[in-house]
Amino acid sequence: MPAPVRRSADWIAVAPPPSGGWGPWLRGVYDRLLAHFGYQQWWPAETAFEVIVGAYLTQNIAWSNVDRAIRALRGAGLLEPAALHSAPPELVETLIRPAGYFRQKTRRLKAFLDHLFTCYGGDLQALLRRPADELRGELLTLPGVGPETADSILCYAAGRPVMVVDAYTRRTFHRLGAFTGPDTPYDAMQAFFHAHLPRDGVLLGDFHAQIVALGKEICVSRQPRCDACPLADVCAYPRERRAAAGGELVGTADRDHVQAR
DNA sequence: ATCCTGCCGA
DNA sequence: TCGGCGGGAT
Repeated sequence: MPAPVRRSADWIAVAPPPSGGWGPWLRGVYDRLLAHFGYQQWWPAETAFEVIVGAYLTQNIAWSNVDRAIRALRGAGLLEPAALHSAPPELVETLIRPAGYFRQKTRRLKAFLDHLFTCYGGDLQALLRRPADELRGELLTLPGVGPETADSILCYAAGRPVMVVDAYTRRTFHRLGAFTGPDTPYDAMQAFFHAHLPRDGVLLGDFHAQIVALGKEICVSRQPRCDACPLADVCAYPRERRAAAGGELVGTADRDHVQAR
């Protein structure tokens, strides 16, 4: 078995490819997910601004809670840049309270709107039209926007062909055997998908959604339901568990005991 | 008690 | 690297 490819600076935390390469393998993974879960209406939003607000609010929060906050903002007529920009912070805090971290998130939304009105006169489309790499860098300078939030905005608000990766992606693809470690950095994971999939925004956006569906229902952190998993035939994890348990699918494999990052 | 479509500051 | 942010669902 060849040694995993790891280089110091921009190390590629990717295992040796299966026969046929990662591209066809990844397509196979997506096709299985799509057949199992169906196309995901992943980001229920009517406007780009609504996507952006949701991207801030959903950080570390179940979407059901975000949905309450979004509906409250809509009911107050604040789901629009100028209105939210001029709304008193105390009101915003009250409305988004169900989404948790409501003081932090109010400050961060205000910071985004300050930037939007200072640099773009409040013209959201002008911001979203910028070249993808420049837009990403600009978003990352804003407080409360890390790589996942920035890429969610790029993909689901700006419609760019960008793969959003997250904790689900890290867990599942480490179990599948694609990443050599559970600590694979965000940018390395994203580069893996970008390198081996077509730059198609609909495909990448739905792939992320499929991964989340799998991570919530089947590839959960403890006691994953490998018996019901549509990826079991291309996954290293059930084989490892079976080997570790001497034939039975019980307990957990070594993969689970390393801290993710 | 734990988890949830993270990020930041110390 | 770790704790804080914080409410709602299970």
